[in-house]
Amino acid sequence: MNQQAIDILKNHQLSITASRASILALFIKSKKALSHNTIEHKCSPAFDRVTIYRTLALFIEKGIIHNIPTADNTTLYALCKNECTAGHHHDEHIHFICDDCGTTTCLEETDIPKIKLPKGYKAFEVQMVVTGTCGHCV
Amino acid sequence: MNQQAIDILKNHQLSITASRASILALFIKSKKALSHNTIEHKCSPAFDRVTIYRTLALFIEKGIIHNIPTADNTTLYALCKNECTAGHHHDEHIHFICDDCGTTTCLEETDIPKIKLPKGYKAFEVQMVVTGTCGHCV
DNA sequence: GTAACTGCAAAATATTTGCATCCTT
DNA sequence: AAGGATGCAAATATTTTGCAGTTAC
Repeated sequence: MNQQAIDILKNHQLSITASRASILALFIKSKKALSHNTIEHKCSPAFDRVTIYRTLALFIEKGIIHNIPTADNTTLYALCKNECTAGHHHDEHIHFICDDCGTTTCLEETDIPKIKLPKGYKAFEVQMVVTGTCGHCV
Repeated sequence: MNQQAIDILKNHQLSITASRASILALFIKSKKALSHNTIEHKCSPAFDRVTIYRTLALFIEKGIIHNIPTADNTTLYALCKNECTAGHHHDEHIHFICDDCGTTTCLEETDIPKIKLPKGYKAFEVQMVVTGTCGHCV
């Protein structure tokens, strides 16, 4: 079992099970956003679809992963940075979707610029999704 | 039938049918983003679910509406501004989701600030979704 | 040992496809 | 009249729920 995955589970007071460690290890290893389907196919041994749904929901609740709003409304999940805590996400970074390789990554280093909203509006969370070509596909 | 809706259909060389005009009129009247479900319930007389799916797909293809990536991955649609043409969307504006009233609106006036991406990355389209409270819910 | 986790079955929901009929032009 | 649009039925895909057996601590 991936030690890093186990540590993350421990840090969030979650019991360590094969499915959780395995799914988490997949996120750590792939370094990009994954869909439910991808997870289902890349985990070996495979886990029940329902287990994956429940595991992902748990991880989101605990602030371990977050989901990414994509232009075509498929559901993607990616690891959160450390600042995320249960119930409150701080994913103020840019999500980049590459048209060529289809990969969705979180650009942690790139900050989202401040925006000025119309009078009376108050921002709580800001999501930014950029489509284009990534550094590897030029 | 809503004349504005008819004009939009004509401008895109689409035949004018009850469902198309009615769905389009709903967007014009409500001035906010709508889900498939909302459209299904607010149209009277009601249209078949399948017709709504096909109409929305057609409108997106023709650049009449665009879909909005939401944090909870529900599918929302909103009217495009005039610059959109078939096959190529220019929705470089901010989508605002109000936590209080649940309304999603397009802030057409508010420009998305320029961002600087990592070396090698090229942006083609930029989406921005802001969550918070809107002017009406203060 | 006990509470929590998993897998299976099945329900509920969402989306797509095929086809016959109807409507727009 | 002809081609496209609609509605219905049904296939497919996605997500949720209930429950009994299994596992982590």
